[in-house]
Amino acid sequence: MILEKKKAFNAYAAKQGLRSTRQRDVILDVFLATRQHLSVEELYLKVKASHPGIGFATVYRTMKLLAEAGIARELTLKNGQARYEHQLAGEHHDHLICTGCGAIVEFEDETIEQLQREIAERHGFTITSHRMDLFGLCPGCRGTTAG
Amino acid sequence: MILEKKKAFNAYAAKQGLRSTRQRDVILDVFLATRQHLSVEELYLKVKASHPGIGFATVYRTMKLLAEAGIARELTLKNGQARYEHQLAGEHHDHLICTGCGAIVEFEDETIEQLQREIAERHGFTITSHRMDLFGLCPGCRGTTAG
DNA sequence: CTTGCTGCAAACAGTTTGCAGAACT
DNA sequence: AGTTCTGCAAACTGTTTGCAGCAAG
Repeated sequence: MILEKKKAFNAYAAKQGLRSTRQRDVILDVFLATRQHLSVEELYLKVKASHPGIGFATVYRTMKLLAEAGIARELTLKNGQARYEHQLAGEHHDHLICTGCGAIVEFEDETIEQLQREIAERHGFTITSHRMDLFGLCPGCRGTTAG
Repeated sequence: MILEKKKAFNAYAAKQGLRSTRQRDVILDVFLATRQHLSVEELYLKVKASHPGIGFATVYRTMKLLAEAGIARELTLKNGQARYEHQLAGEHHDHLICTGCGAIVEFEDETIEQLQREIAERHGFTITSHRMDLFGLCPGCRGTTAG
């Protein structure tokens, strides 16, 4: 599936007249190699580990590109920092976010999606995207009396 | 209902040993006098209109206080800017946000709330809060061939 | 060769903070 | 009088941008 994504990006790049560069390859690889929701900084650190020359701005620029290409999805967490997750074509999922340890669990619920569509329709809105985040404590943090 | 809120804040302030100041009164009044979702800057401008002496930082500090007191709710929009809305005790609502004109429509859906609780339970999470935002075009912006 | 991309550092926007003086209790 | 709060400006954080040199096509 990593290859698929790479192809998807190459297709997008070709269509947009973008160049294929070493940096973009590296950043895409690093992004695809992880399953977590990464901040740009985390991404940058991982990239720099193997390719020290790559700069901060390039990571930002490339992640924006991946988002436009439909490969990454940008999340705006509560602290205002952006995080990126994999975007699976056509699919959508939401998040359970543990306020204790920061863990993020993904879930999908077709019934809710359907209700959202109905609500939007009722208000005459044409929905292009949505986000739903449930904040609370995960099983681990609930047990631990972490003060 | 404005009085209720003021009392609620006074109660909170008393409990926390906070002082009642002119600035806090003014900011609370301005906040309660509007039904929109205000950014701190907008709030600051409104406050300054009638009370030019009040500073930016005080508005920030006071809004944080109102959020802690359960009177205001802080929203994190996509651009990372904070906005505040009224928090109605016990109630919760979500948002339809027009990406064209920025309009925010509030809605409530008990079925979705219920489904959210079930999902959380299924994953062993104890939910403390949640947010759901649907982004798209409102009827007005959909009609207008803007762009 | 031409044009887009990169890396750097400086610019930016929104928010927070340190401090001296003012105001509440 | 004691202490919290305020206003200012400077600091900070995350992100974007201008520019000279580099590299892909």
